[in-house]
Amino acid sequence: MEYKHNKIEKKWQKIWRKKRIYQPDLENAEKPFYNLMMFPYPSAKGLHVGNMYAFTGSDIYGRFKRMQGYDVFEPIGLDGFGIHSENYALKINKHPLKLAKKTEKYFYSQLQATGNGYAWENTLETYDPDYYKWTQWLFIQMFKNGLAYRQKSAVNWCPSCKTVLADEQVISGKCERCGTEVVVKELEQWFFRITKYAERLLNNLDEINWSEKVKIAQRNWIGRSEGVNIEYEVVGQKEKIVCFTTRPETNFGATFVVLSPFHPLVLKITKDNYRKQVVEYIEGVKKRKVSPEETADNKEKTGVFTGSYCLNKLNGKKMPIWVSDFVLDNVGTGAVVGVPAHDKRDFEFAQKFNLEVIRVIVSEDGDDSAITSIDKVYEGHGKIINSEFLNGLNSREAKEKITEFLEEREWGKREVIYKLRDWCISRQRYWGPPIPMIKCPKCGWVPVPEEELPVKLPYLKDYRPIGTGESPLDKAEKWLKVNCPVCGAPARRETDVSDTFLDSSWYFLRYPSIKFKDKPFDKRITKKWLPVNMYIGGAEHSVLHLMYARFITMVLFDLGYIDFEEPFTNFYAHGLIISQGAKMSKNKGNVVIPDEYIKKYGADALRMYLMFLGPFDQGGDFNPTGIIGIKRFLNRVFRLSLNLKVNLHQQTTKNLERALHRTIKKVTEDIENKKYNTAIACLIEFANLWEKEESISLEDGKRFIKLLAPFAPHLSEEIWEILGGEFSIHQQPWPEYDPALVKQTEFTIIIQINGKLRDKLIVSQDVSEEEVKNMALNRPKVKKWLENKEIKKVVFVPNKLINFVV
RNA sequence: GCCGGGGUGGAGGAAUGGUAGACUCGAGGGACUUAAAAUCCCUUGGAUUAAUAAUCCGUGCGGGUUCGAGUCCCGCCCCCGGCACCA
Repeated sequence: MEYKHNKIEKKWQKIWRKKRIYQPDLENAEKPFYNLMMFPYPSAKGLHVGNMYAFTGSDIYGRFKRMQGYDVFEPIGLDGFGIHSENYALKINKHPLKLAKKTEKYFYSQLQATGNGYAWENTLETYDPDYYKWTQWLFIQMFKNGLAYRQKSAVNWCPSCKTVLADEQVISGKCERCGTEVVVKELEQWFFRITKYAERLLNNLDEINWSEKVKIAQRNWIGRSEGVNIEYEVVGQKEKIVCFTTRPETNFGATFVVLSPFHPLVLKITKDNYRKQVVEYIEGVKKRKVSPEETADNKEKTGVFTGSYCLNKLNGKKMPIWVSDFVLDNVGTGAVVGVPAHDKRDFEFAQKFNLEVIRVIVSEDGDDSAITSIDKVYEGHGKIINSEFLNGLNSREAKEKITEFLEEREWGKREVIYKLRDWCISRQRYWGPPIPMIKCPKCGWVPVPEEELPVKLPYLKDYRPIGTGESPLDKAEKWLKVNCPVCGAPARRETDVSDTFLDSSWYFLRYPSIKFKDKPFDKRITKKWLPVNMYIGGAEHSVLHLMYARFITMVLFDLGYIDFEEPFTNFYAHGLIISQGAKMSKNKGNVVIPDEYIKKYGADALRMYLMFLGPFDQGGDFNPTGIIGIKRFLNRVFRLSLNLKVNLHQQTTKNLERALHRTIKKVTEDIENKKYNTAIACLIEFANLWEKEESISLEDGKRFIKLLAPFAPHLSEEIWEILGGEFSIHQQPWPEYDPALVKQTEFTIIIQINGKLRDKLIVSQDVSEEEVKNMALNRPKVKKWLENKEIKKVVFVPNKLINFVV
């Protein structure tokens, strides 16, 4: 018999919502548990099974916590602003505002249909003025506290999206959104000073319970390195060039200095007869695209000599000063000292331009011969040679010694640098919150007074990006003309909008405080519910969203708005569902939407099937053939429950009772560890045994249904009702197991001979080694194998195995 | 190149250093049925074999540690994800 999933699921979704069982009392909850799923940026095509996979995994955890007695708050919303949505609007030629409304409706109805236990009264959308009012407020706080600044800089520009991209949005030289090659463009932009928080963002990682994988990704992104800024005098001039190096101990092997083409001293120190070539080289670099091939290792080095030399005071050596684009303007000091023997890039450069190579480190192999090819370049540590007072030292000790030496003479200074760059906030697009700033010809940049927020995004019929570096809002003449809030003079609004990542950097603070219209978040409510207890989301956000959210949280802490520095106590990265071996994308046409499967098999079956696919942190390839297995299981449970209802006076067999308690233990532990696939396997195993043993008591039957509840919320609620349980199963206490019943009473002892399985024994608990040995030696199979052999050793593991070594 | 994560039957996947392949799909066979669907039962890593007897081989490859290795160590190969001239 099959249960009618469509009917049952709709019925309970309606009742749950009406009875508000997933709506915690935000003011008075006693055991608050904030269970948060990263909110989606909706594609207009709606939710695909990849989204549903992630949401289901989060929902199971939330339901489990609820049954464990927590007041679980599980909100949902839409990250609807941004290039993603806007590009789609452009493509189908529909205004993003209208599109958003449509998307919103569809998305929420899909989410409803999955049966997740969301707090539907606390939804938010980033394009809602009620929300972005506070995103703008946040910007103003940043500005007021010196954390937002404007700067002209070479930025990543996507010629197709016609906007600036953050470093994080450039993937191997291509635009994250559309895959177009990114070019460099000089524009004046708003930046957030995230680099000021680099050290804290790094150190705090030790305090939070995130997977090591994500922490490592963040550490690498922050990219802290310790080194020395060494000052080199330019021979015959008063200029000094400062080079940052993490390997000062190799400085006796330095043979040249290279400046970035954008280094401020380039033209100053260039000799007249070299000027023409240097200028030409720099112009050439400016025009070039940042294509993936060129940024990669295999790119051939280019460069030009300036005619000048630096003095290495350590050994009095004159080092030629070159200019090359392999030295990046924004790393370290924009100038590098070349040690070709111990740096592959330096070696390539030296080789190309015939510069001297001096070995100063010998590796463990003891080879101290000259370095003549790229594969002889040694970048590791070892014994120092050719370096006067450093000779014989290990390079690690030498680094400390030379650093002190340089500092004493004021030739150099310890320095820590980071890979992390300030966060470029400006986007020359339409579909985002207008940056709430006004430019006054007299007062300069002035924030919009907070009481005038939100600065509403005007309705623009033509919202297409212009591509000149100006935002489409530049055309909203009426809107952009304002009077300066300070002096009253005619002024102009900032016409750029802010980055989508700003919208999502603080949304978790808004959810519990959604009803407050006069503040971004209520202090008391925030204290009660935050930081987020369990945050589940995609690993692809390891360095983007998660870093920004941490940064904004730290800033709000520093400004006294909140009393915690880290927004997410636990973060768990779920895996990715792929389809036909590839990431789901519209281009590939392999996007699977859940609707048809929900219709055919039910949300419960699809939920469980997705979770059964494999470990939650690993994702998997969606192949719908297996879903039938879960459907069969659910039907079986339904059937067994109806039988139980007909005959309520059954007794649980001893065998089944033990299995039940083992199942409770296993499922409890597995959900806690998000090992949903094995939890489900265990539930199936139990149902199979139940069917075999036939007899179970009502109480035990109900216990089992509770275990099923987080996975199949609708069916378990239906069965719960049939079995006379009190509404709702999702508010019942999670079952406990009896440790005595979990304990095994019979053990299979493996008999091994030389580690190979030869026979098995079934014994009761804690049989002594002597007894097991005697039993084993009496087995015919064992006798056969031990014939004419001398037992040299016996390994005995109680309740597990005995191994005879012969 | 660097940093993560992987590699186990026909497929998805299980296995605190101790019976490799739980559970599910698929496949084969059977029961029920006029028939089909649904359901249930049996078989299902490979080889030798009449055999559900027995033995051998099997967790990407090559070594090692151990009474015992899918699991630990060393050296490789391949796949996926992220970063990428970061000094």
